[in-house]
Amino acid sequence: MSERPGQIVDAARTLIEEGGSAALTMRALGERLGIRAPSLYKHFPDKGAVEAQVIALALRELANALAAADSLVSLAEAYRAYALAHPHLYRLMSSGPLPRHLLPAGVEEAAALPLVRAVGGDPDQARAVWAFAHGMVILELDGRFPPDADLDGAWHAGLTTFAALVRDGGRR
Amino acid sequence: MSERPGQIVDAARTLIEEGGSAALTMRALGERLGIRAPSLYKHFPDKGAVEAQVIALALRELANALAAADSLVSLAEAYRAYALAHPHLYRLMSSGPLPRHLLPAGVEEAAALPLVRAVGGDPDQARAVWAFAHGMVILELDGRFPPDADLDGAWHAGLTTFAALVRDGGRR
DNA sequence: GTCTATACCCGGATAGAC
DNA sequence: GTCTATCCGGGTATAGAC
Repeated sequence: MSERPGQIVDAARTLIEEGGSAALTMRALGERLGIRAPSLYKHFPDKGAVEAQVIALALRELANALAAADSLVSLAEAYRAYALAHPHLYRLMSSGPLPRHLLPAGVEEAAALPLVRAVGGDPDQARAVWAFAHGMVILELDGRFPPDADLDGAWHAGLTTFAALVRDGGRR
Repeated sequence: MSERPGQIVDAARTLIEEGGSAALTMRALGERLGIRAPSLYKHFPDKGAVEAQVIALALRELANALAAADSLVSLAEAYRAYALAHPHLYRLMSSGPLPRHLLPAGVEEAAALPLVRAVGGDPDQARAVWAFAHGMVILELDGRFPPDADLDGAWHAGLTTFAALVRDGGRR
């Protein structure tokens, strides 16, 4: 009963989660669905459209994972946990240009909202905290920190300072 | 008088700066040097070896650009300036796994040193500041911030907090 | 909406002559 | 150390039959 487009996006998501963005090819996607690659073009105009739907799905999922957080620290924990649980998906949604014209309206904003609220609405602070969190996560995923690095310590060092900033209302 | 390997790495660097990592192909590289792609394999075992040398070169260049900075703020300015001046090169050296076994010893550490010194030697703080700076830069390069975002403001918001952390010796 | 066949382009890399 | 010829693999996408 499920619709073909939905099945295709789900299969694409699985391919990416298993093997990274490069694993999403029209041939592999068709194979996983038991059809031939050319048939996919009856449902999506091109590969980019499929990929964009996976990104939209991931952004919604992330927004959902962040919704329950009620503090900067718990927000950061949820953010990191999602990224570590879905490394390839996180990379896809957070790296390179966003195909905004292919995304449903509001998806990007919804993913950003929890953070903006957590810092009290200041856009500069929200962007700074976002950059910190993204940097920590992507450097961890890319294996850029030394193997013995205490990442909890680094997160703590960053978060306590940002928390102080928020507490002071940005006046320092 | 210049050596072939050096010429090859320089040409590879130029290709990447002009067209991103994807523009570095053995064929394009040969063409730029006026030789055929197969000839390159007399000088390098494979493409990865060429790429690694470009990364090493970029890391040394970055380390050099940061050496003069004498404060957290000036360090951040130099870091951002280098990334914006060489976006593709910065992406290459900062994203994805580092081919450490192909890099000359000490190159990675040399690039990190100015930051470690600037925060007074605390590794957690250094990693937190690095994550913030990398996040700011890569999100800017990827066009992830709104076009009208005040990035100077976001940098300032982050840097002042980190500066306070450093000033307090990490006790907050 | 699925198929087969295929066009088209691109990549890394090797063999062997000179 | 350069060349030509070539292998081998992979990708997106289209045409046209069913």
